[in-house]
Amino acid sequence: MKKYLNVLKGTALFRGIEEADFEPLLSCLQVRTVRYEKGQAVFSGGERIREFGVVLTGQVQVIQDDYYGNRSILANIGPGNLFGESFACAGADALPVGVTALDASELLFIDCGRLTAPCTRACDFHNRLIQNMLRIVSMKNIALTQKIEFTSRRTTREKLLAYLSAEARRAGGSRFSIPFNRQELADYLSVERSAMSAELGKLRDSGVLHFHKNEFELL
Amino acid sequence: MKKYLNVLKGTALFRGIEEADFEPLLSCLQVRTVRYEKGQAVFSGGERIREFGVVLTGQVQVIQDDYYGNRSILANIGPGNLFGESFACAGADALPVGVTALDASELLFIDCGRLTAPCTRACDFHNRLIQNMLRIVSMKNIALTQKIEFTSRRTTREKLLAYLSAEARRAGGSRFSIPFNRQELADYLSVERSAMSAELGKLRDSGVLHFHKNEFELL
DNA sequence: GCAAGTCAGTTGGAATTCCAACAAAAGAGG
DNA sequence: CCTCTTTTGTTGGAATTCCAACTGACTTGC
Repeated sequence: MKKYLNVLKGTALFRGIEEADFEPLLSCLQVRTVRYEKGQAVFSGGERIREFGVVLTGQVQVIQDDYYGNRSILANIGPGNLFGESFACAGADALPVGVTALDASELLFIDCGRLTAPCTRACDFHNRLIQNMLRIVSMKNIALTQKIEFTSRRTTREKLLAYLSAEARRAGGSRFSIPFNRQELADYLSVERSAMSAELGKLRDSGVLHFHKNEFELL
Repeated sequence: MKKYLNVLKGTALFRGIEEADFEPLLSCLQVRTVRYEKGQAVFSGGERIREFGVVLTGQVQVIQDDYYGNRSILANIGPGNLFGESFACAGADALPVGVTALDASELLFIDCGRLTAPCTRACDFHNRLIQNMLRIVSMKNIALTQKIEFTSRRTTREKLLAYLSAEARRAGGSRFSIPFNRQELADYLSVERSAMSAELGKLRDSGVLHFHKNEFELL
C-alpha cells in the first residue's frame, strides 16, 4: 500500500489530507487493493455495488451495452481517478455499465457506506474525505450539465458557439485554448467532425472567430 | 419552522430522519428560512454561494443566460426539492446560473460546509444527512449521464429507441408508461416534436413498437 | 351543444447534417 | 530529404431534420 501513496496524494479524493494520516484513514475505511489483468472484468452490468474504485496504476474502461448489444465506451479512467462512485453512492440496484481493465491495473476499492459512516475515533481527515467526495460528484454534475447545455443546441454552429463562449468565459477573456483536437471536440459535442470543421471555417469567414490549432479567439 | 416539518419529512434530503430529530438537526446546521416574493432573485449569476436551497413552499426557476443574453430555463424546482446544491458543494467560484422565485416562496438555506463538518455532539442523523446528500447528487449524476446517452445519438430514431429501451429495462418488462407528453419528450431528447411524432409512427408501422398516449410496448 | 384550448399526427419544401472520399498541412522517425 | 502517419480542411450527393401550417381527437368550461 505504501508504494501507492504518491498516487493517492495527487488525487482529488485525498486532497488536503496529510501524508501521515493516510495509514489510519485507509485502515479506518477498510479499503482493499486488487490487481487485475488486462481485459479482466472489474464490474459487470447488472450487479449491485457498494464499493467504488480508484485507479492506482493502469487503466480501466467504462462500457455500456445498449438494447441490442451495441457497446459504447463511456470513459477511460487512469491513475488517481474514480469509477463507479455515482452508482455506489446512489445505491442503484443494477449497474447499467460494465468496467474492464484495459491494462494490467492495481485498483483500490472503497466502501461507500464506510465513507459516510462516522468513524469511531472522530478523525477530522475522515470529514475532509467526505467533503472531497461530495465536491467530486458535484463537479462532475456541473460538467455534465454544461455538456448538455452544448449538445442540446440544434445546429452544429450553435453547439460550437455555446461551447466556445463558455470556454471564453471560463478563461476570463476572448483568447483561450481548448483541451481537444478536432475529432475529440466533435465527439464531445456529438457532431460530425467534417461538418464541424466546415462550420468553424464559416465562422472564421464571417468574422466572429479566429483560430489556429487549439488556440481560439472570439471576436 | 415547525409548520414546514411536513414538507421536510417528505424530502429526499431528510429521508430516514426521525421527526423528533429535526429540531436539533436544523439548529446544528444553522439553517435559515427566507421568504421571497414572486419574481425576486434568489441567486444571481456570478456570485459565489456556500449555501444551497430547499423549496418549502412555492417554486423557483433556474435560469441560464448565455453569451448574447439568450436565457434558457434549466429547471423549475418545487416543494421539497433542492437547488444550487452542486455549485455550493463543488465550491464553484462563479455561479453560472441564476435562480428566481416563480411564486411567493419560503426557502430554506443550508450551508454546505456545515453539512459536512463534524458536529460537536456526534449526532447520527447528521451522518444520515450526508449520506442522503451524496445519494441525491449521485442520482442526479446518473440521470444526467443517461440523458447524454440518449441525446448523443445522431438520429431521432436512435434517440427514441435508446430512451424507450432504457425505460423498458427500468420497468422490468416490455410494457411501460413514460412521464412525458410528446412535447416534453421531444424537449428531453432535444428533437423536433413533429419529427419525433413521425418517427414514432414509422416505428409502429415497422412493428417494433406499440403505443397509446403515454403507454408504450416494445416488441 | 358549442367555442376555445390542448395535444398528437401528417405533410412538403427548405435547411442542415451525414457520409465518404480526397487534399493539404504538420509531425515523427529514419 | 523522404516516407509514413496523423490531423485538419473541403466537397458533393444522400439522408435527415427542421419548420410552419394544417387536421383531427379529445377536454374543459360555459
